[in-house]
Amino acid sequence: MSQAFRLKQSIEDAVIAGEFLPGDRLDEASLAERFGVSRTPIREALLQLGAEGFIDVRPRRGAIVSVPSPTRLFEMFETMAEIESACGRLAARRLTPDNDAAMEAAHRACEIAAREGDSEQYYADNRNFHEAIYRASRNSFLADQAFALHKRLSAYRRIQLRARNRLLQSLQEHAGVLEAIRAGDEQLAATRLHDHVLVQGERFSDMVLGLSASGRATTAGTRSGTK
Amino acid sequence: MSQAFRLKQSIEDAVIAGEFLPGDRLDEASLAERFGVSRTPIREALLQLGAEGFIDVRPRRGAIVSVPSPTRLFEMFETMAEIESACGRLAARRLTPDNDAAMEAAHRACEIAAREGDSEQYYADNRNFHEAIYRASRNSFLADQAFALHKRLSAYRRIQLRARNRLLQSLQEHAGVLEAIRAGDEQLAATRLHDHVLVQGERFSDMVLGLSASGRATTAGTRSGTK
DNA sequence: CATATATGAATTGTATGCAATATTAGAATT
DNA sequence: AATTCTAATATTGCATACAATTCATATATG
Repeated sequence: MSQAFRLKQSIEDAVIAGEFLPGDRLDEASLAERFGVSRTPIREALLQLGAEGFIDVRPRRGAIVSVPSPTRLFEMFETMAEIESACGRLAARRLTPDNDAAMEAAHRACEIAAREGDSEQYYADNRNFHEAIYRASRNSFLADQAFALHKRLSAYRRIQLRARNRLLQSLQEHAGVLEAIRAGDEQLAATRLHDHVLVQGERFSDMVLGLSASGRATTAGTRSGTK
Repeated sequence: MSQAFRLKQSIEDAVIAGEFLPGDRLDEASLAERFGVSRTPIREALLQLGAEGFIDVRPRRGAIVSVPSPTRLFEMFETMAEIESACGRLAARRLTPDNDAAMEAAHRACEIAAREGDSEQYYADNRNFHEAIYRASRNSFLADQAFALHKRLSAYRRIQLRARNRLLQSLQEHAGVLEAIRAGDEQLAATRLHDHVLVQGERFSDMVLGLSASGRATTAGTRSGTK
């Protein structure tokens, strides 16, 4: 496969891993040197990431890691909540044994991680659980949208799972979601997933606001919207 | 602004206008000649459109206008239905006089176009109506997602509005949606919008299937999935 | 006649160079 | 000292050149 696609993945990974923080510049020359290629494929990768909303590419002014305002971030979580609840609704309607088993397995893994208080592991297993629900919607397009948004929010979700009791609460919410999907109760599945996702957004927004209010504001959150 | 961004818009417009049909190749050389630029900004525009899912960019094999399979198309409409109903639900919850007025104006315009049987005009006004609902959700991120998907589906929606009675039915459905939003009935608004959008998808899928069955199959719809 | 293979043409992928614009630092003026 | 203007510097945008791969055509082979 072409370099530009590999680079796109590498840069995205670096951003997700937190190597580049929101607000950091992604200048073409240094990325080109880092990966040992010319600016051309770097540019192409950056433009693609920009089109996906992952980073902010401002004409003639270079690319930076997006810095969503608290408002924007809340909007993103709210949208995630709506999309996830749609997945849950469809999953409840269309559940197959395969998808059921996949969700069950992911849930079990979450359970173990939560019991051990391993938030890093829970973060990974939680992702699998949610992805299992996306797939269970049996609408691959919707699932793709959900994946994409989940990735964009991962940086913010991770911070949020640090608290141990949040881990256990999250697990309980998962159980409730699973129950509703299995019962074929579309409405309940949708509501529970919606709340499960949105509570994260609310908590995170509060946290960001709290931070900037207490004076320990980072560059994130203090700037105006991304547009 | 840079050329690549203008070109991205131009190419997108050309696709939406139906100048390039699903399956058509978008080769860099001829586009470069057409717009009087080198291949570089064309490539950049195509890659961005590819990242947005608007076209299909296959490494080393060039770009083509996406050819969603009937299944994929149905999934896209179903996703659109879910996103629109989310917009409607939020709009019902948060409606402001400004947004109400905007929806009302767009609805009136649709009414005139429908009375005159001008499907081309209705197509444009219909778009405004739906966009007014997206904005009324007061979640700009969700609205952006809705805009983007609406654009991707526009080629398929247009064909569908040709039938005159469908115009009038669409208008009536709009009225019902508006009523529910104004009443603040989130559930009803969501359901009505969902059905309004999904019926288009179902009709279109039927049409595509009918076409390919009757032997008058175009390139669209007969190929396997986009991936 | 159908299939496989090889050769040439066309197309995409990357590197490099230069032009255009933005950013920064410094000098001049108030 | 602060502000505005100017010049130097750095960075992005685009064009061109070449390399790598795919696609098309024709030829050979069973």
